[in-house]
Amino acid sequence: MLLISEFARAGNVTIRALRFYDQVGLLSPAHVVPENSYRWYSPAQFAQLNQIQAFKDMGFSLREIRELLQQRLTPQELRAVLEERREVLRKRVRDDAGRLQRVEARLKSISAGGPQSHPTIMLRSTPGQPVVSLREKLQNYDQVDELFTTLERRVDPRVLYDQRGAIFYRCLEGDGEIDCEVLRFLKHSVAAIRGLKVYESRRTRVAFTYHYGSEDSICTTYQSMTGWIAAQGYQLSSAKREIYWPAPENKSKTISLTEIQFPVTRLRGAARRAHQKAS
Amino acid sequence: MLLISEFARAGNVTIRALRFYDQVGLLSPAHVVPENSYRWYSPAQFAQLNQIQAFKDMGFSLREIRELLQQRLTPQELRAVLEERREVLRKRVRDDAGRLQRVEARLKSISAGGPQSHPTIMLRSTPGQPVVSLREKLQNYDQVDELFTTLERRVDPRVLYDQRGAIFYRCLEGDGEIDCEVLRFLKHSVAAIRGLKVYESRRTRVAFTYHYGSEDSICTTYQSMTGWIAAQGYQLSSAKREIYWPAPENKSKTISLTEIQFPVTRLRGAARRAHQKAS
DNA sequence: CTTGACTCTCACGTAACGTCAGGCTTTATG
DNA sequence: CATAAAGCCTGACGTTACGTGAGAGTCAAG
Repeated sequence: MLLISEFARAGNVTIRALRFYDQVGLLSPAHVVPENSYRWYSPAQFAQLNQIQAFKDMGFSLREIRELLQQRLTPQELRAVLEERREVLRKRVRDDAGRLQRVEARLKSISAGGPQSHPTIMLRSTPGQPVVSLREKLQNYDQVDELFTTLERRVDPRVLYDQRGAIFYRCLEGDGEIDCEVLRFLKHSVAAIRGLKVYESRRTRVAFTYHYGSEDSICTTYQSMTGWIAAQGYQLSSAKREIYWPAPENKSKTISLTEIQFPVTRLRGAARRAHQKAS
Repeated sequence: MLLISEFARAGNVTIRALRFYDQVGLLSPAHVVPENSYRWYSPAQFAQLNQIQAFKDMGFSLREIRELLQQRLTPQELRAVLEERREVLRKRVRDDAGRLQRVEARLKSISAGGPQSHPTIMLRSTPGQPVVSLREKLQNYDQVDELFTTLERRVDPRVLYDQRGAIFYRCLEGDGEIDCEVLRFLKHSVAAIRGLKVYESRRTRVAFTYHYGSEDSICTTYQSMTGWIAAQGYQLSSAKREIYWPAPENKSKTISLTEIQFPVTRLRGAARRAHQKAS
């Protein structure tokens, strides 16, 4: 029989860990002296400890290990458990690879970007939510404001959230017209309104960033977004959107915040491989 | 200005997370109503939240993020931080890949092994520790016991741990003799003893397993070990060892526990690549 | 005035131990 | 023989990033 310190040293664990395993019922000493409460371990318990370590090395939690060891499962059951664990680990590796990729992207943008700071671009899913909207073809961007006014005149302002949204199905590129849907987000569903479209917007994966200040420099932000989604292996999947946040009342009205959203999907197949080779 | 629920929904975080960020001083609301303690956020704070999420997506802890944001660091400093983070992530990926490999190895051994259970084989580092030893050439394995007796007659038993160790520089393989060093582990360093070697054993990476019961079936355990280290991409780096644990006194003397250790190193270079291709 | 939706502040739970603090027993030494 | 050192024990708190109530106050609508 071995004292806890001897068992710990020979078993390559700390004394504290052994006490903890005892406490959670994972590995109790072969004998405990009643008066002392000294723990005495038998050499045969190295085998149990070994099992525990093996499962720990495969990333199981102590709770899982305890159940695995208690249940005396058949090779088939064990295989099922291990296959599940394999999937968990593969997912973890994928997730960390993603993080790594984001870090590398940031590093690259520091090296390339020079002095001026690039916007922080990220991915997220927009929630689905009720909206009310109005879509029209416009000749210039000043008309967007008028469109909002038209929309807002027909809706009870109490059911509206503060921010405005716009979807640009077609943007002004020197030549033609703008195809723009302006919308407001609703606190809850409302009945149809004549002349307007009331519907539930869909969950969408978007690359997004914030643009703070005037509209002048928004063009470079658009370019950054376009570059980022290409570099990360995504592609634009539908119309670009903007969310306008009202300026705080105590500040000048010219300083406002715009969130720019580019709906994206992952590049697939051949295009994906070509991209990975390039980067 | 936005209520916490609005800010949370639009920012894609939970209310609880925002309260927590406030609590740890990571992101405090632009305004707090004194009587209410209601938190009000300004749209401009989306940019801060965005930064936080971006760093979180790169695997930084909140504490690190707080310091990163407070310190307003230069691009060079930021790059250093990101490069460090990259190393951390790479290590995590390597560790998880190792776990994955162990799971796969176990799965393979279930598929191949058939009904009888294989021993659990693992890696560890043996600690360096003082030992006293005696090395001789023997004709058969029964003489190992005599060698232990000779050794133990010359040492004060109070400084000895219970388990015995043996290093087999050469094993009996039909033909020749056995080259065997028997040793006992010391509770602390002692002065030299005539006829014996007293030294500090070195830390060594070993593959190890436990063999419980008689010595008869130990041969198959050896074969399992040899197969395992080859399959995992290791190679034997020095003499095999065994550790003998004394049987508990209340049980029959024939049931004892043997730990079998094979010192190993990783295969490198061409051999490594060949192995990876094979598996 | 009630109701429902919203907010607030505690406070506990999570995983796997590390790290004291305080107290008991045994062994070694002056 | 007294004491110091070494081991052992049992709490109890700290760690991360919130989730999940409990209990209480607040706000707008009917």
